Amino acid sequence: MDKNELNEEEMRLWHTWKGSFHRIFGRVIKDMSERTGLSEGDYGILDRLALFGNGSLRQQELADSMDWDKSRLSHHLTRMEKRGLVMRKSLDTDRGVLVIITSAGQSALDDARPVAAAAIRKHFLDQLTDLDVESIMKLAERTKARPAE
Amino acid sequence: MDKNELNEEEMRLWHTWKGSFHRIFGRVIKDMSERTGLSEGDYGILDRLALFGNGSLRQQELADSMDWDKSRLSHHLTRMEKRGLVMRKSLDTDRGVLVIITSAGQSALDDARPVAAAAIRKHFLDQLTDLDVESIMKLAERTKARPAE
DNA sequence: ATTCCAAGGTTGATACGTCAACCATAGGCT
DNA sequence: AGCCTATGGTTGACGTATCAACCTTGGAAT
Repeated sequence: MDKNELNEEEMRLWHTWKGSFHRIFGRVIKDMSERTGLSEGDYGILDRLALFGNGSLRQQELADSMDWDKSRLSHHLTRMEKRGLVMRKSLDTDRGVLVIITSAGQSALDDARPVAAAAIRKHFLDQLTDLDVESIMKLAERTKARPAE
Repeated sequence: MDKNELNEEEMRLWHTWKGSFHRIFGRVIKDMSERTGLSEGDYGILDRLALFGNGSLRQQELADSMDWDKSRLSHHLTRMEKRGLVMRKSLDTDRGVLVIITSAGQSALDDARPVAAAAIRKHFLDQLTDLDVESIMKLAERTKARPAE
């Protein structure tokens, strides 16, 4: 078959895959942000600060654990700082910056945990069969490496 | 088990699912946009105008077929119009607007087709097993309906 | 004929993502 | 000492997504 075009079925597969993701992910995110005021990024950051960092992390560590680049994180932290969810404190030992969860951030996180869990369970986990679980885990394994150029 | 928290495995499943999507989708989009100058939205719009609409569509029809709301489409068309990919023409029969692909838009689309196909094939289709295909199609079927509130 | 409403769009504000340019400095090299 | 570079961050610009407010007008209801 011609490598330069997709047939009906291939196209449908691509659109279906995209569609399912957006639908499910969108439901989770909307549920969560409407009920907690936290976006997915907010939640991920607070979660890592609290659990992985025990309250604080260097910005670079945080960026690595989120798999975000430093610019994206910097912008996001600026917004979160404005809302009082985190604080930044420059280290004088080296030129790094320590990101610290505030008490407002901590309680927002505490409130959000059960909501996030419920949303993920309802819209995602509860929809999956064993087949889906197997497919998800194996596909991730298979695609983790960079593709050959 | 407590319905209000997720265990290790459930969390890993969620993160893995999100991660795979972003990784694969990101590769396709980046490949495509770098080589063609068209974003996914641009491509989807031009594709529908050309094939589904035979060159033009009412804005509302276009929005429906993209599954976008009118505001999102309006903003996007404004940007595309500025780049000369489409034109807008108001209908005097009713208060609708006709969106028309320009010749620049048509040739951008023609150039992009094989690139898009190759990117989707390489990063997505070629990574899938029969198991994945089955999972994708069935999950979509299962989650299509609105969730019960 | 008025009134009212829904359809079809636009606009502005704000959040989010990405890219490239920039800045400061700690450490290594010569 | 003087120079270089990698590290760690910030910033501005631009594209994209969402939400709410708004505008216009064709028709329906009374």
